[in-house]
Amino acid sequence: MNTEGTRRDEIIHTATKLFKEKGYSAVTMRDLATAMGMKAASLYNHINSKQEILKAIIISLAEEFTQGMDAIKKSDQTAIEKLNLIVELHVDITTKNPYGMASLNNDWMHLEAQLDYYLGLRERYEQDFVAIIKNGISSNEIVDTNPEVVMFSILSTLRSLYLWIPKKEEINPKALAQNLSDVLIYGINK
Amino acid sequence: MNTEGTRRDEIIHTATKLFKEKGYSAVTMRDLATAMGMKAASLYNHINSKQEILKAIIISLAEEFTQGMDAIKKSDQTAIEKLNLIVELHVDITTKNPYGMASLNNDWMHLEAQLDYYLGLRERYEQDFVAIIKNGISSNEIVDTNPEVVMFSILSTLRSLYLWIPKKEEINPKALAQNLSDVLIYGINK
DNA sequence: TATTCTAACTAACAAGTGTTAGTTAGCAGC
DNA sequence: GCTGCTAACTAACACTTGTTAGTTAGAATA
Repeated sequence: MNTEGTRRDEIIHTATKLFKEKGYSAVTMRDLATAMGMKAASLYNHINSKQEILKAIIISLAEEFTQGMDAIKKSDQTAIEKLNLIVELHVDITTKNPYGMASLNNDWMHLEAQLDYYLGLRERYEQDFVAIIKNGISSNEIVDTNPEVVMFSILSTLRSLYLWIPKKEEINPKALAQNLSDVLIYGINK
Repeated sequence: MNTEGTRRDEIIHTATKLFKEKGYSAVTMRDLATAMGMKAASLYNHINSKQEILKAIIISLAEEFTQGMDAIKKSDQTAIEKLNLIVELHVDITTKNPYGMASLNNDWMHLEAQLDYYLGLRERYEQDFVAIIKNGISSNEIVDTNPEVVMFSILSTLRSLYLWIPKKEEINPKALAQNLSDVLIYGINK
């Protein structure tokens, strides 16, 4: 009964790559079928709709971020250390699935039934993030600037990692996360 | 002889907003016509194709960045000061046309005839950027880390500004640029 | 051997796509 | 009052879209 679900997974995997290159709307079921070496109609033996593929890509990633943030939030760490963990979380997830991150970033607006759910997760994530920064300012760990500018600046970099990680396979995730944390937290001024 | 070109400009302006919300591929000429209060066929009295609209949005912005970078490159400033000017360049252009920046970031792959030209401009921009960072490392102004990580981290933030600026109309461009420069260059550690 | 499951196929549909052709109403300049 | 321009219109085109229905060949199960 499709317990390993290989064929469906292959389709989603192939779709993820195509969506990254052209975006969800520009990829047709015939494009996807050709990339899979089959006819468009045959895809429907494995998936129910194009929408469902997008949902499978985006929602699982969004939930992974939510779980990661929950763990970091609860952990007994300094604010700076929590920021380090957030950087690691993004590097880890993006390294495992860089193409999927493209859809998460650029195609979320084409979620239909799951759009509100996704937006809720995203808002919660950002609220948790900014709360960590505010705590760091209160505890004198972080410089007293606009906390949203700080979050925006860090999160923009982390959200763009998917564009960059595939080009840099020689760098290992731990080293990249450390390098990024240093730049983001301590700046680049000597 | 259409010297002010108002109608065409209005169409491009409206298209820019729609492209930002749904992406180029998901916006139909009928969507655009409805937003303009006319029928799809009527658009063609003013523009030649959907492609042409995308080109008008993206290429002019890309050229503005190129010109800005050329001026900064030639200027007689320290590396850190040049980075400040780059931040200002992005904040200025994005403040003037935040919606267009969405297309520049997300829809450039749907340029057809102009794709190579665009990619050339982008590559040149990034080369100039990384050269400034390398000079700053050589001159001992900038900490000796991977220059591409530094560029990537700054550029990601600047490229994402379009998502953020429209929500923050109370902040003036100069102040935002200063705030961003501080965070990006000096970090957030106290 | 007979049956069911898997995963592909062909053929087709209704709706939507960008775009063209030809028309029309209003207005400016001669 | 005629001419030509602007900017809209209706109608239609050829093609593409996601998706469904029904079929088939081969492998696994009974």
